[in-house]
Amino acid sequence: MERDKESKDFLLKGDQTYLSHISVDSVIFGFHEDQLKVLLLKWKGSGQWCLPGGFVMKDEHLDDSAIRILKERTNMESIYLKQFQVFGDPQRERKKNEFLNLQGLTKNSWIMQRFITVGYYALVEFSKVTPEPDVLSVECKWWDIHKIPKLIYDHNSILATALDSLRRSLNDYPVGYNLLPEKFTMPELQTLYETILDKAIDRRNFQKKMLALGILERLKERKTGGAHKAPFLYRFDKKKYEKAMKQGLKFGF
Amino acid sequence: MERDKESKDFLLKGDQTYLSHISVDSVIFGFHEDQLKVLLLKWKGSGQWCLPGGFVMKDEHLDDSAIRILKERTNMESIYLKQFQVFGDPQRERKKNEFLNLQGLTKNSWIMQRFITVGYYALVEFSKVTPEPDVLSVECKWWDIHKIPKLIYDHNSILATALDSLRRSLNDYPVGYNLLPEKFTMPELQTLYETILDKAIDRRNFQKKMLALGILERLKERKTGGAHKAPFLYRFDKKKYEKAMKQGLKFGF
DNA sequence: AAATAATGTGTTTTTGTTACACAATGTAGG
DNA sequence: CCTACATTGTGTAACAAAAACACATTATTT
Repeated sequence: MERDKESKDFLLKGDQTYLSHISVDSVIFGFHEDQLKVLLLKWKGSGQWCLPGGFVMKDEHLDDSAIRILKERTNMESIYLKQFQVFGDPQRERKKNEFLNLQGLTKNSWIMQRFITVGYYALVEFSKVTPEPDVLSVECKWWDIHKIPKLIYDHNSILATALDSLRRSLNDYPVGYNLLPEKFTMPELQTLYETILDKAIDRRNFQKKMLALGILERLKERKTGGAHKAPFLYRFDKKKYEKAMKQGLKFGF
Repeated sequence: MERDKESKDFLLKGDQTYLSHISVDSVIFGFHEDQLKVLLLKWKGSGQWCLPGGFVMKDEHLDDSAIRILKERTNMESIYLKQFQVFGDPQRERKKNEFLNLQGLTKNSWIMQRFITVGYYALVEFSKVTPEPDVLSVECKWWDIHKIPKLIYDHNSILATALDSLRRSLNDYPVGYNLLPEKFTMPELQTLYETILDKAIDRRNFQKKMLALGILERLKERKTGGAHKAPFLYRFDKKKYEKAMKQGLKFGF
């Protein structure tokens, strides 16, 4: 029950370590088997699912909190992270009663206060992630973006906003470097775009536009093993990709 | 000294009313004499300039805090407000010492704690605003966007981010309804766009594109009084404008 | 009354987007 | 082993949008 003591301490004494009233919630996107996935946690008590989240340490940069939380859940470094919105409805956690059966916890306890949460979304390479529950949860796993269950509080709404935000960003910034393995095929990249945009794109026009961005490098290898004609492998030119991320693109389907 | 008591109470006992560690800062844009303006406040103590800001009441929606703060500074209702970014660097207010000479205030006081601030920008009709200082400031006035002084903390950076955010939003949403008087000319609208984008736009192409959006109504009147040929007056079709705000546009120069 | 400076309008050129067709190739099944 | 199939690779024509550009009109100033 070492872990239980840890979570109890956290709930009772969190205000010694963390800022009050402020939390961070992350929508962690991955891409696997031609599907966009999101990493969710299952609560110890109620068994409900939620977004991975956490709190801001007293002297920690807000962005660093998001990075730390992500690292703890995915065991990964260097992930793409973007702050997309703050959720500040005083009623957003109105059914926060899952802790009240805990010894020593009252309505005035730190954790029972109102929290304003800062939403981040992350793009990670699915295969490199080993999902790991936090002290308050029993399970951590990927969910298909089309099959998300009812989540606690306003987390469904946060997730929807994150997806919308990611979608809009596709017109200004390239995507893929953080979601795909180092080497990938054009059809794979296209499926990623189609999945995020939830929209079919013409194969030839997609390739034309993508190559025109000048951030892709075609390798001499082809991807073998699959059925049918072997497609070429590509990889991102990191320098040019990052330049595109800084400057922004004009890119719209 | 009634006002001084008020500000002292605020600094010492703010934590009875407001959430700790969270503030709101607003970049209030106006448009006057073909220039984009920003409303700034001058501090009582140090005489430095800053963005209008405030705190979130314990049971208040974050957005409502921004609305309240704006109303207090501008005496205006129904302004366009947009949350654009959170600033969470623990060092962002590192030189917060303007209060320390206040009787009863210590380093542990509420106001001396670290604050994470949520940035909003507002678009308001210049002529309808009567700038009003808050309890902590002695002056409130418009500044030309190109002549902003050194502001406290990270407020210059917040302002720059707001402008950048507004600039980017021009590609997705129309602007003008909140910044211009009810009736305006095409050259005035164009100057607004040029000022925000800091870029010259072809007069004929601008008009073509604007009219194509279908959110403008040309009046029979012309604007008289100025030198040269009298331009037509236009006004926004409110319903169509709001529809465009909801749906978003494809609009880019 | 003429000069000036700004507005009103339309056409051409260029660029980008969309729609579409056929040849090439690796695997699976007979 | 050969054929059918599904998928990849490539190019072109039609269309739409953006950029470049010119001339007539009009209110004020000189």
